[in-house]
Amino acid sequence: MRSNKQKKLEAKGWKIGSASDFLKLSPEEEAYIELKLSLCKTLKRLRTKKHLSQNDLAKMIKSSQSRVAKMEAGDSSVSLDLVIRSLFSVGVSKKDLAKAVSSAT
Amino acid sequence: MRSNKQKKLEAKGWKIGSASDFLKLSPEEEAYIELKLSLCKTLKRLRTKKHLSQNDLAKMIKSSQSRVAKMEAGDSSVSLDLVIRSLFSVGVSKKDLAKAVSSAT
DNA sequence: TTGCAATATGTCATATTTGACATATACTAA
DNA sequence: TTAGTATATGTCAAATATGACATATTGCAA
Repeated sequence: MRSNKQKKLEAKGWKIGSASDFLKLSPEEEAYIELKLSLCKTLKRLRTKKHLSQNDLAKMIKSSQSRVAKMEAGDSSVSLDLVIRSLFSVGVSKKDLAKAVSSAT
Repeated sequence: MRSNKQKKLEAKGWKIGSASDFLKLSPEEEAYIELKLSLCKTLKRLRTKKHLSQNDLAKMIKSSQSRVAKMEAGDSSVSLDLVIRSLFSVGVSKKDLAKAVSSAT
């Protein structure tokens, strides 16, 4: 079972290459990353639930498939803004949003 | 009493200068702006509650007073990323966050 | 297998967001 | 009034996020 810390490491591009595996995140950074990953997961869940391909979603938000893939992977190059805009585009409910926020570990 | 539409207009820099006062926002854009404004309001509320000046908060997040002011004003030049990072820095609770999300009109 | 659609990954020029700064305005207290 | 502190607003070069693209990989049906 992967630890939460490793999960955060896997947010591609974050602190990778730092000398230590025990990357020190401030509580704020940690909360931010957890929230982001939670929302990315929600996005993927809602997209597949709606039977949309990454390409479909990309067109809806006037972006590209590769960016959608990066979003869903929690890539550090993607902003929360884009993730949240995308969530609204797939019709996320306030309830689902709030749940994703609350459940961010 | 200001209308919701006006409130959104006041999100400085958004669509101002367009020919019409009746700016057409897609439901997604609308939801995004409402969420942002809701979080900006929450930030200001929590900051003042903690008796922090904008300068204090700016130092905490390694930014500047002017950017904090813009954040709290809901300026369109400020990203949700920064607002949310700031919220975490002032110690927002998951509950407060979820509430701000849910209550976004 | 082969073929095709979906997804992942890397790069890059352009667009947006950034902190910093100057300066204006608002609000108290002396 | 004056002085001091807080907040607002405008600008800009530097930093970061962006869509687009090429290409790799996966998964699944024929």
